[in-house]
Amino acid sequence: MHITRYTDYSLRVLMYLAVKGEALSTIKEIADSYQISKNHLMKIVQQLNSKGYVIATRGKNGGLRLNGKPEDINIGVLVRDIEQDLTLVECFGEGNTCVITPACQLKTVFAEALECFLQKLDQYTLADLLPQHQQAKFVQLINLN
Amino acid sequence: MHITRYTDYSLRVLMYLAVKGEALSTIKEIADSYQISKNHLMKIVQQLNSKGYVIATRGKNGGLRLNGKPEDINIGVLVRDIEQDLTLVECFGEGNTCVITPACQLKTVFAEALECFLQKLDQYTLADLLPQHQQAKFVQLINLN
DNA sequence: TTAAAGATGCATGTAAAATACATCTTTAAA
DNA sequence: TTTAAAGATGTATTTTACATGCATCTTTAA
Repeated sequence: MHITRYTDYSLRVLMYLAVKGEALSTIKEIADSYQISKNHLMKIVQQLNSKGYVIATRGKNGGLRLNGKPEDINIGVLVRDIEQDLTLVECFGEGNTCVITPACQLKTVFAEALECFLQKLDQYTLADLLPQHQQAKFVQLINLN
Repeated sequence: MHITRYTDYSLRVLMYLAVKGEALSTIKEIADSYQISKNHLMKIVQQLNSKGYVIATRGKNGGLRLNGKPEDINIGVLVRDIEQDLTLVECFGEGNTCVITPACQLKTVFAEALECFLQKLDQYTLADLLPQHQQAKFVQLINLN
């Protein structure tokens, strides 16, 4: 069971921007800091922008900043929004071929469990991922590499 | 976010055997009923056998039966046991390269959410997946195909 | 002794995800 | 007004986990 890198990287970008505050950060800068693919990050940022999580400014001296305060960005909401495919088991999806589906509670049970998972994430915001007392360390880590 | 077919099929096999009761079922029979790969099922059954969920009898007139009562097979326990890789995000795993891990709460938060997911599954057993009143329907479905 | 069952190891196929590449658009500074 | 630095977008390629196939071995009851 995995979350895609796509969602993982989305969260990392938002954390980066949260620490940066009002200052703009470029995609290249973020990709370099995290040592991950700039190309992949572009797609991610594009989506974060279109969904309103970040504000992207094009052109020279452009860059990214967080849209809103870290305390207002909920992790559960974000994951529901970004993680592309939450079809936990085959019978969740469109192309389900499982013959017993009409007589089986698997779907119900897993749907409940997924909801529990997401509700736990609903209890946290971006601010919780970066406690105040660890922000200095965070800055160190992203500058060192 | 997905559970592997491996785990999905494991659950289906156990449900099949639960309905069959004391009678033995062969892998071929189960694969045919569900219209899934017999080869893949063999691997799955082998693991279910080695982990003690089923009892496999080799040789002529052999087959499979459930080891224990459906009420005693817990879904959460099973998923923890069978689902190969519960590293939800990169920082859960061995080869983690995320530079901010030491200053980041992501791991903690997702670990909590995963635990909620599994604890919800802990509330159900194999018997709950197949309510008594749907067993007749179940039998119909696996024989029709 | 033979046929029907599961066990095992290795090879291959497949689809989703990740990444790369190329080109376009926007914008501020020189 | 041109140029360079930024993001936007679409297509192609690579990678990887997962699923499946195939061949051979072992067990066991008829």
